[in-house]
Amino acid sequence: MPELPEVEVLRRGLIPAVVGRRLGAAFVSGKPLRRQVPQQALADLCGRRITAVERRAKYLLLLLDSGDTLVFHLGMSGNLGIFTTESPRRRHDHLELLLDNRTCLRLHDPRRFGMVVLLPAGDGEARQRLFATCGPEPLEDGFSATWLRTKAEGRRVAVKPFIMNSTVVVGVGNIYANESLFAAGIRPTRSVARIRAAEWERLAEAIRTTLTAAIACGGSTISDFRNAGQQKGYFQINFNVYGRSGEPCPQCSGKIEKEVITGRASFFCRSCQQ
DNA sequence: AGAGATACCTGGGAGC
DNA sequence: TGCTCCCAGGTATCTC
Repeated sequence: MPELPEVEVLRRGLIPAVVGRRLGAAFVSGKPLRRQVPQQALADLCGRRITAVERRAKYLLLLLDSGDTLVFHLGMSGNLGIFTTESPRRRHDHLELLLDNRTCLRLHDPRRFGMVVLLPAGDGEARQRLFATCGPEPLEDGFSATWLRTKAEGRRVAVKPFIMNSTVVVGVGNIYANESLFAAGIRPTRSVARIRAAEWERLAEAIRTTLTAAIACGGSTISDFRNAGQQKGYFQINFNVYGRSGEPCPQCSGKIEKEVITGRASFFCRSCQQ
């Protein structure tokens, strides 16, 4: 379940493996992901060199020397990994891009909620369209308590779906929303209309520190996340509330509760989070 | 316009 | 053991 930390960990792992490499042939499974994989466009990239790996929100961007950008979204079960060309493809490998050193980049995505898009060189509009609704990056300037407070003005939605809304801030999925709200001491069901200035400060800070800590741990591996070298992350051992309903709160030993908020499992401690 | 539900998809675990 | 059911999650799209 790649959220921002997992995508960032993947990005950092991919850099030494792919930057400077030339693309070779592309294999496409043909199974549709959230959008159809652009098979012909990928074939046309043969011979192009990868110049950089960037991230915007939960999107991973491979920049090419042609000016084209290959964009990946991992959806809920997607993963990109580097493999030798000899290693057999697995079920659910939907895209394989050969590199010029007998390795390949494979997109593995059992649930097929992922996405592969090619942004052609010079088509700034396509890029604009793809990221048009994205809010600020939580680990960059532009994201702050003031920003959150401003976005919340006139709204009454519960704070948890609010911070998971990518027009508010990108990269915060269900796991890190739960953990950030615990760190900030705010109950996930609380309406954004009832959050005070000092609490917005705590929440903005909690989101930053939670995501940063998760990146430092190599992300969270619940069932299937692996970095580019197929290693697991270990931030999940630091979860305070996510997936821990019925267990004691690490702060007060009260019981962690679970409640579904707008269709998403939410975990909190009733006494530590008001 | 905001809020919430729904659709997309598969594997894994629970329960019978 | 083998079946069915439910759940997980990100985002686009819908309905109210």
